[in-house]
Amino acid sequence: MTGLENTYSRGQLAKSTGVKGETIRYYEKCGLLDLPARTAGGHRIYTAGHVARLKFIRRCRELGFTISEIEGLLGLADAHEKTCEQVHEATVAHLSEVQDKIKDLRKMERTLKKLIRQCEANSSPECPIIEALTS
Amino acid sequence: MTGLENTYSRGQLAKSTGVKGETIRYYEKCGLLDLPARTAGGHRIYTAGHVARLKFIRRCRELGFTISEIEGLLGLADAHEKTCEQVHEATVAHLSEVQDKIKDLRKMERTLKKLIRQCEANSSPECPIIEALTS
DNA sequence: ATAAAGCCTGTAGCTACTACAGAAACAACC
DNA sequence: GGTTGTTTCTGTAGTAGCTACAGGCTTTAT
Repeated sequence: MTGLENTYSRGQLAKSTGVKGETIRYYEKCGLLDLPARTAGGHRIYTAGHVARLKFIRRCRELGFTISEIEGLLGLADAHEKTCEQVHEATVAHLSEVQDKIKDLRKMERTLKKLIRQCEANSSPECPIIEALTS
Repeated sequence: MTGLENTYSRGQLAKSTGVKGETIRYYEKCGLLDLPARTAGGHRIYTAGHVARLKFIRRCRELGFTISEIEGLLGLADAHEKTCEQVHEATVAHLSEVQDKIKDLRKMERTLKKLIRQCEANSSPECPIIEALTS
């Protein structure tokens, strides 16, 4: 198989999407990726459609969507009904989750910086970080 | 047992630290929390020392330290040697991880906002979010 | 004394992968 | 046609940090 016929082995699919082979199998098990055809010997045969879907999945994961959120988005994309509005909603909801996480992390950041400053200003043998966390 | 003797059942420890009972057992299994004494019937008996340590663990978790990072911090706190410097180092390292995560999330945030703006500016039947993620 | 509450153990579930082991299939070359 | 060597196949188990049971005991309060 040279790949000219627009079919792909698992390794080739992995290469063209940047998703690891084992992860591809995992997505199939989750139902995110359609079951591919098989060779006589049982090896999976992927198509250009699989490439596109897998790239979509990867982009969504990079944006922090969970597997089940992606499932929802894919369902909407496949349904082609009220799609835009619902996708918009899901994206807005996801954005606000991301923003919440950022808020939490910034709070952590401020506290850690404060601890570090205390430590640098200190010359006693006791560690002010440990003390601050213990009290 | 009334709690006046400064000993605690698991539930009492949970209440005074804000850590759930099952989680306490988990920390014990991880080795973060010293094995407590037991009643004749096998129930755990915690002391004020457990309360302090558990509060420390909880604070660290709130700051995003992992279990094994906390193990390290506790080791340093117990050792009382070169403590401050090493704790400082660990905290700085952790801060930079937190900052990396913030960076990633902000990138996500920007992209999500862009997608949402595209969607709001759009009046075609096709969903620009799906399209942007598919291409 | 008895009922209700709490606690005991061990195990399985969650997310999103990742990493094997052991076997079979495929591709390439001579 | 044989022989490598790479790839893929399956199923299972591991990762982090809990959480949630089941089924049975202990403790506490009335």
